[in-house]
Amino acid sequence: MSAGRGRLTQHEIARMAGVSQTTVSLVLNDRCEAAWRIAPETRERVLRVIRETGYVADPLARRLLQQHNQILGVFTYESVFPSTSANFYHPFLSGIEACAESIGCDLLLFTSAPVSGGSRRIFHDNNRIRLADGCVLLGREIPRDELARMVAGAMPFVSVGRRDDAHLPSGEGGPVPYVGADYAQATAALVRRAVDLGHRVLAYVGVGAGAESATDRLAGFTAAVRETGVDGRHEPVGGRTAAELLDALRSTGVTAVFCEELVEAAAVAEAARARGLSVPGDLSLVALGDPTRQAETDLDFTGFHIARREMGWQAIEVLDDILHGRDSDHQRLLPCQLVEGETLGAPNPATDRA
Amino acid sequence: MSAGRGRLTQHEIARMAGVSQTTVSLVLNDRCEAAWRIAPETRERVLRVIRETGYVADPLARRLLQQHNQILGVFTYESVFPSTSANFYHPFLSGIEACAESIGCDLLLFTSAPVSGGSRRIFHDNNRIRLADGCVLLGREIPRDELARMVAGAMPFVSVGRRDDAHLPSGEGGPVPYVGADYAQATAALVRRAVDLGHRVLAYVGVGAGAESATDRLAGFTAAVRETGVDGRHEPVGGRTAAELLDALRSTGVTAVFCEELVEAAAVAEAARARGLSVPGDLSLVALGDPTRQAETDLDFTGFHIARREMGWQAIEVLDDILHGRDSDHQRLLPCQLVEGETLGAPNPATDRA
DNA sequence: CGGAGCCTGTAATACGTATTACTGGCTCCG
DNA sequence: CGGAGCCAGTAATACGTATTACAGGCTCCG
Repeated sequence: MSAGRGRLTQHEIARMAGVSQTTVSLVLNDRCEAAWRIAPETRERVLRVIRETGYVADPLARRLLQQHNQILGVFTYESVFPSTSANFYHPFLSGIEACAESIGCDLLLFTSAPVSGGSRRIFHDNNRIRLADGCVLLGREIPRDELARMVAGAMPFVSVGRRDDAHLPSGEGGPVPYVGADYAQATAALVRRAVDLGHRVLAYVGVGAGAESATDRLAGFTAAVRETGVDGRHEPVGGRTAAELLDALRSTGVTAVFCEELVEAAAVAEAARARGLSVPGDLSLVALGDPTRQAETDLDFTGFHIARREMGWQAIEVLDDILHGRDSDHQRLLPCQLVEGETLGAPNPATDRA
Repeated sequence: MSAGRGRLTQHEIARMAGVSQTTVSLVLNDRCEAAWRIAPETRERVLRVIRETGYVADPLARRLLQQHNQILGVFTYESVFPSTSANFYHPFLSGIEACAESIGCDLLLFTSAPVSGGSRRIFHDNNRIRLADGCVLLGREIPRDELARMVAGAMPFVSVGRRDDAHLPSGEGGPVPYVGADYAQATAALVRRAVDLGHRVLAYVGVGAGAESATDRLAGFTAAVRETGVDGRHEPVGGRTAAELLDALRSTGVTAVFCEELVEAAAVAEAARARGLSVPGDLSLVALGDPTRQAETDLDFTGFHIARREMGWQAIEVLDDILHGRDSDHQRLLPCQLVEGETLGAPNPATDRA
């Protein structure tokens, strides 16, 4: 429709209806609230032509003048539709789509953003982010410079997942809006449960740095350990094999291991099985959240689920609030749902003191 | 980059560099190939200001002028991201996304289209289809009136899945462009294989009407049956239970059943098990294609896969060809990949003549 | 000397829409 | 009768960029 000369414009509609372009614009935008109305019969005539032709205002021209397209951008730092169908990001997108539908917006996937250095970049030579009214950012980790430019620029946006703004130039556009999962609370709750069950030496396995989802988990672990007064240590994965890691943990009397990701939990479980240790009999294992990377395991890990669909939905809600100047809560942490599982139990008194 | 009043425009850059807006535009677009060049020192001065300010041309104004916006629409007759993550449409979208990325286009998901009568409609009161340069249609069945309007209108489009155009007003815009799966060939190949194995009485179970994917399967079945000279019958599912259906089939000597969808194949298999019949010992079963509806079954059905990801990719390819006036093949049927499975075997001579 | 041709650059315009300012015609009422 | 006020609508303009047409100044050559 955009190509060729016979393009459908307001002028064309106006010609067909025998009115002026201005009239078409007025009818389209339905400014009845103004004191001056278009005569009902003229209005009807214009509307009929519009219906017959299926005319829609060009969003670009519209956007050039004022600032809303009913288009919300979705920027993912990975492929939106990865080849593996059971995908971590899918529920987020499901929520995003549903909410967008409910508020009558279309979604623009920035598939034109080229991949450089392993991930997409928003700000490349010919970035098209401004096609959208606002946008949602989705990804485990968002480069700080990109986030800084988003905050500095005037493009309204919401991040799915909490983002630190400590490193951003302050006063440059306020805090970073996000809808995240309360990893800290959920992790702390699991630590408390472990302590209640009798565990006294706990370990956090994972980098605990970089992405906010990692730092939050470690922060929750650390806070709960301090609060309950037990021994809690942070074991980086390092270059070690799971077996080496397991041995290091056991030699220091650790009875409950909190793994940052499911893959790590699965690896430790496998190593434990190889050592003839039972889970949770000899060792308790907790997997902190839904897997971002798929892992082969048949264990029903104790841990928590994050409300991914709900996060996607609320991200759009917040974006809509921002776009309409509504002053709702623009930084939200949603509670995680604890998963009972069967890998967290009471410590074995025999091995405990070994 | 920043909107509002202090917006950075070519005019502003021009003012700073002491030249005209035109010059800035010329420098930006680097039209050296034209016979008339900007003086190198002027050019440098402009470039320096651009570098200093970090100016980027507004893509909207640019597109407004160039008459196309590198946006391809995706219209799905169901939710794009359904709640079940393992989803039939996912591979199509994966291919669509990958190809869009390769040609530098963004994707617009028409989530604003309201659902009426169980499925979305393209042409509703405030349809926004023209936001895109062209669009891809995705769905098991596309209402004929919608298809007719697409063909009649000037919006370039490609259907994922073959669409009949016999009912369309002819000469109104040529045939319907599509990228489909060659259900007929795949079904015929399976019929031939069954005949080679010794089957002489075959049945097609399913509606075999409505969606083109259904009619094509039945057509392939019918053609191969005629070609091989065996007995082939079409058994509509009707209101019967799977058990009743099974009995009806067996009473007429059918030894191989070709099911339109996996759900039907699974139901017949379950009924056969209940009757104490073995598959494929007493009855051969073929499932014609990937499941559009999920079915509970642990059987490894003989059948075929359709190249969903490839279909998505090629649909975008064809759309791109159309948009650029390239005269490639706009109606494509991709071969299906046969799946050996274990539900098609030689007929049992004992039960055969029973 | 005059005008053709080049060199460097600018003014004007177009894209499609939304808004502002305005107009011609009518009614109403002092 | 005249002007205030309304009605129904239109002309003009602005948004930011790309392109076209053109303009001044210079050189060169017949």
